This record gives sequence, C-alpha cells and structure tokens, in this order.
Amino acid sequence: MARQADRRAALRMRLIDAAERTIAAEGLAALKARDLAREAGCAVGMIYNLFAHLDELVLCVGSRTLAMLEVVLASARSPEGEGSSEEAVAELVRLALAYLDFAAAHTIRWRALFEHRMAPGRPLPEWFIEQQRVLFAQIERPLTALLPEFDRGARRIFARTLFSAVHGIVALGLEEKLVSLPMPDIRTQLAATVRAIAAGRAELRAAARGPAQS
Amino acid sequence: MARQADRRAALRMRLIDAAERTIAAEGLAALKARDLAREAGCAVGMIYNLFAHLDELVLCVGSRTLAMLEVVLASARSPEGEGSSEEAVAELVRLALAYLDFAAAHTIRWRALFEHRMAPGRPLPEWFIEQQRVLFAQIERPLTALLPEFDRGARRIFARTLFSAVHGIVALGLEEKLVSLPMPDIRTQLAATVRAIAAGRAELRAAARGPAQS
DNA sequence: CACCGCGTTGAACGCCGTTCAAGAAAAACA
DNA sequence: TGTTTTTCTTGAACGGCGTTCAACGCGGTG
Repeated sequence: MARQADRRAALRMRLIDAAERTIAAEGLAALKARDLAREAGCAVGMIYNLFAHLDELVLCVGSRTLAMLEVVLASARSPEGEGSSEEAVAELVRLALAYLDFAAAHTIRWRALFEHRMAPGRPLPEWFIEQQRVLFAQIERPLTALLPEFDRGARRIFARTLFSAVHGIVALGLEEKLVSLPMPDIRTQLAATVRAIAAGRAELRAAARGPAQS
Repeated sequence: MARQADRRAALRMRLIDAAERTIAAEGLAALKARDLAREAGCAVGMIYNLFAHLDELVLCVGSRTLAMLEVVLASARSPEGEGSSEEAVAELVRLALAYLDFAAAHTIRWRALFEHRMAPGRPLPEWFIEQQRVLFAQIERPLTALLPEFDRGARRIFARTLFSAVHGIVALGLEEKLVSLPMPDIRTQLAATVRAIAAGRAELRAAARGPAQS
C-alpha cells in the first residue's frame, strides 16, 4: 500500500507543527529533538529519517513565517493601476508599518527568522533563499512607479537599502534593552524615516551607479 | 601575601584574552569552557570561580568591542566649535561610515555583540547597558547642532532611529546571503541614506512629539 | 614539623544533537 | 497461506557541551 508514505507525510507535518508551536511560543532555543519526538509521537531517531537535521525543521518553520509575511505585506498593496509617486510612497509606508505590526504581533517567531544560523559549512538551501527573494519583490513592485528611470539593478539596490533601514528600526524598536519607545512612537518614527529615504531617492540613485566617496 | 589576588587577577585577564581571541577569530559559537581553560592554563572549574558563567566572559569581550567602537567613532568627530548643520550632517555621515568600516574590519567580533543573548532570566548587567548609552551619546552630540529646537528626549529618539537604520544597512550589507553588494556601493548607499534621514528631520521631530497615524 | 583552612582541581552530572545496531513491520515470493 | 527478504522504525548509546562539587594539596599558622 501507499499507506507507508502517507503515514510518513503525516508525521512530517506533525513534526513541523510541533516545531512551529515551540518556536512561536518559546523561541529557537527551546526547540529540542526529544520534546519534538514526544509531542509528535515518534522516536527521536525518526526525526532524522524525515529531516537531515534540526536546522531543516527550523527552516520549514521559517518558511511558514515568510508565508505569513507575504500575506500581510500583500494586504498593504495599493489598488491596481495607481501610478503616482505619492501613492508609491504611501504604499512603501504601509509596507513598513505592516512589517512592524507583524514583527510586534509575532515577535518570537519573527526573531527566530533572523537569529537562526545554519551549522557551519551547510549553506542555506536554494528554495529558502528563493522565498526571501519573492518577499523582496513585494518591495520592488511599488518602486517601479517611484523610480521609473532606475534600471532593475538600481531598483533592487534601493529596495535592499530601504528594507535594511526599516528592518533595523523594527528590530531595535522591539528590543527590550535600551530605553524602549512606546509602539505608537515607533510607528511614526518608522513612517517618517521611510518618507525621508523616499524623498532622498535622487541621491540614492546616484549612489547606486557612481563609485564610493570618503 | 597578596600574591594570591594577583595571580587570580592575571588569570582573569588571560581568560578574557583567550575568549577575545576565540570570539574575534571564530565567533561566539566556538567559545568552549574546556578550550578556554586549556588556553589560559587552568582547570575548567576555575573559570567559575572568576566568572559567574560563560555569559559574563562574553560580556567582558563585548565590552572591549564597545571600547574599540568608542575610539573609532571618536575619530569621526568634527573639529571643535563648528556648529553649522551642514557640518553636523557631514559628521553623522562620517560616524555611519566609521561604523560600517569597523563592522567590516571586525565582522565576527562585531556580530558577536548582537547575536549574543543572555540565558533566560538573567538580565544584562547595568554596567554593560551604561557602556552602550555612552556610545549612543556620541551620536546625540552632533544632533545638538543639527536639531537645536529638539528637546533632549526628542534628540534621543532621533538618534535611536538614525542608529537603527544605519545598523540595519550595515548588518544586511555584511550578510553573505542574498545578493550582496560590493563594499563601495554599500558605503554610498549608507551615506546617502544618512543624508536623506537628516534632511527629513522636520517630519521626524513631528513624529517624536505627536501621536501615531495609520 | 604538624596541622588546618581554603583556593583549586578535574571527574562527574545532566542535557544536548545525532547515530546505528537490532528489532519490528511490510513486501516479495513459493 | 507460510517463509524469506527487504525496508522502515526504534531508543540506547556516543561524543560534546556548560556547570558543579567532593576531594586534594598548598600556604600560612601554632
């Protein structure tokens, strides 16, 4: 029968579910092979028949987190057809705030996405990198209207810079150490920063083409 | 004799030195109690007579990294007495680039500063937080000239936002995953972003005072 | 020289991810 | 169906980790 394969697939799912629950509730460090096996109802060794190592399981959970982010960011999109740069800036602000809200609502699982490092020597699998690229594409989309004269490469660089800045503000904003701001203040800081970077896009295009300066 | 205390102090230093070498060369994950003891010439148990736990040793190395950063950022200061806002912006750009250069030159030890998490339940010691505050003060200094009408609190918030954005760009810029930019491009992106945020300071002040908006 | 208190030691503890010999279950065959 | 072969599953065992603590030895004292 094909029962065997079904049971394996079901167990695989149960393991990912269990890992997801743990990571979302207690963070990466709380993920233990023995707990996982007990919760999914199998032997510890079975985990290694279905996954190469625990890192792979962590990546599966990370993939789910990225999927959640995709949905959230998609809901920040502008209505079709609008092409003004004001609307593009507004969309970028909505994207940034949506990112902040997601990180605030799912802090622990969101942190796991960035704290996790593969064991040395094992690179990130291609499918995971591809999923990140898909997310980045959501940022590049409104940039087409905002920066019509940029080529694809320059837009990608701009998107990268913008995301990095937004991510930095969100990450430090949710950190408990250092005097932390109340959430509404973080929101306004973030929105203002995105608008400022968008307003300074001329310089950033020059930067994306020309060489460095001291 | 007081010989005993001297020997203990010397051993303490040797342990911190060994930990620093390891963290700078191979990163946080490579730090092992047994290696440390061997390298410093003592028993594993001795480490726990001089430090409460390995985390404390990691913090000592982190403190040295922060001290290195203080020196590097201090060298980006403007000459005394200059008070124009153009000069203030230039100083902020120099600070950001100095930060980037430091992170690029000492990537592994710099990463250790941010990747490290205390064991659950044990908060960061006050002296460590204070040292971070001193560093932040270096950013707030040029802001006095740039934002004379801001009160101290608003300046602190602006400094925090600015640093977060800079840190984000530096951190993602040095990440190997995702298409990575050549260093000169990162420099120009970073400089342009700092100038853009500084140029948008009016909005950021409003943000630091007023309430949030969607 | 004998004694004692205390700083130092490293074997031992508990926990971790990962492996693999052996047992159980399924498949193939007669 | 009974028997053999293959394949999957299991959990005790392995090596390595941070941390502890009973025991040891050494410096200071009587």
